[in-house]
Amino acid sequence: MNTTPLVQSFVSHFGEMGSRWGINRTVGQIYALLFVSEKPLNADEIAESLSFSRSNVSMGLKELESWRLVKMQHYPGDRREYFSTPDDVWAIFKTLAEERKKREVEPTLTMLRAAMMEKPGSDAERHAQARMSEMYQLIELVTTWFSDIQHMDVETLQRLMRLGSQVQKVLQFTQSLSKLTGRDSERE
Amino acid sequence: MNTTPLVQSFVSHFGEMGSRWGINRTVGQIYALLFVSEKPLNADEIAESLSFSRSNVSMGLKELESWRLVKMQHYPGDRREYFSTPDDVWAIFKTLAEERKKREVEPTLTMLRAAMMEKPGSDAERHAQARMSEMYQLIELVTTWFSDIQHMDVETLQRLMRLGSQVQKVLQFTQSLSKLTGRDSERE
DNA sequence: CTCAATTTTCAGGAATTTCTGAAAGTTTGA
DNA sequence: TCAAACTTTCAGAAATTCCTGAAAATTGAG
Repeated sequence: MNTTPLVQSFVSHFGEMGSRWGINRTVGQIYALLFVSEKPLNADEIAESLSFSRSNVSMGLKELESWRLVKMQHYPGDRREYFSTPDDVWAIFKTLAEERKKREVEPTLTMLRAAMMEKPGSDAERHAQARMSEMYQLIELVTTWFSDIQHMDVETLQRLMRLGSQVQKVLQFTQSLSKLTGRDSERE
Repeated sequence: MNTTPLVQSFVSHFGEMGSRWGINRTVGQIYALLFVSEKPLNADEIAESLSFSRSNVSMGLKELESWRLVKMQHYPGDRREYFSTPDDVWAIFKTLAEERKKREVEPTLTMLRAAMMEKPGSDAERHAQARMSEMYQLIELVTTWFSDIQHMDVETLQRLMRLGSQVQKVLQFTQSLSKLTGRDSERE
């Protein structure tokens, strides 16, 4: 497996950024290689391309599978496993967002919920709980909204995003409409 | 500095989650402690509360300052520096999002832009470039939208978020309006 | 300016994470 | 059922990151 300089720099970048993104170098590089590869690759090809040990590749692929970021397939007459990334970048983005939410925010929400159930034993605790509650409400609102948005179809999502902050005007408009009709389009 | 069990568990959680969030245990714990503290703390108080060395606290605070997540202040007649987190959780959220964008996505966008300028030397490179371009466009759209949204005032932002995916209906409605009037509210 | 109070730097030890090779485990065609 | 082809596991080596204490630097009151 010869990687061109272009692919090489893309792969290295993902390796270096890996630590900032909470994955390791190996995993980042494997993902990058698969992402730009024309065809699915097997573990030996990956190991050779990136000069990693076969076992390291195996562990990296397992990690990527746990993130649901790679697809595995077989070719008839070939017992080896071939890996690739989904074609649709929006689908990838959604998967990534879901997994990050699960790993990086859910545990915190759980902890905060538990902390808020405790009876405060002092002024300091009362204050701490109030702060945690603020944090909880913010995270809850943002993540719920995010997953709402994520379930919209890509077309709509793109339209919404391209609209940018102009959505504000639309919002103001519907608000004045709802005042006229007396109905409120917001939840609750 | 005696920390109550409630604060203790909040602080520990931030320490443990630290690695998933791309910060280290120390930094996570210092931030958590400051976040729930009733009043600003100086470095010695933090070091004692968390049983870290004074120098470790100094480094942690420096890191938090580089993220713009802590405020420093002085009290008259006291030369020590006192640290706290901003009160407004929305402001904190915005700062965090900006910094993460700067550290975790900008470098990738730069790399992708550079890669896309290269002349492809083979079919493999042409394919790789096409993939990078898809990635670029997605990240560019999402981050631009995110920073657009971020600049909206908190009131509007909250209203938008509470609306959730119902924004879809509003969008559809304005789209049919723009068809009637022949004007398009989208950019470009 | 002096000096004590405070903060920062940094070399190197401690802890953690990553990576490898060898061995064990699994799968499937014959 | 066997054995070759392939994948996974895992102990420990290698690399990296974190943390500390000592020393240097900075700050500001007197």
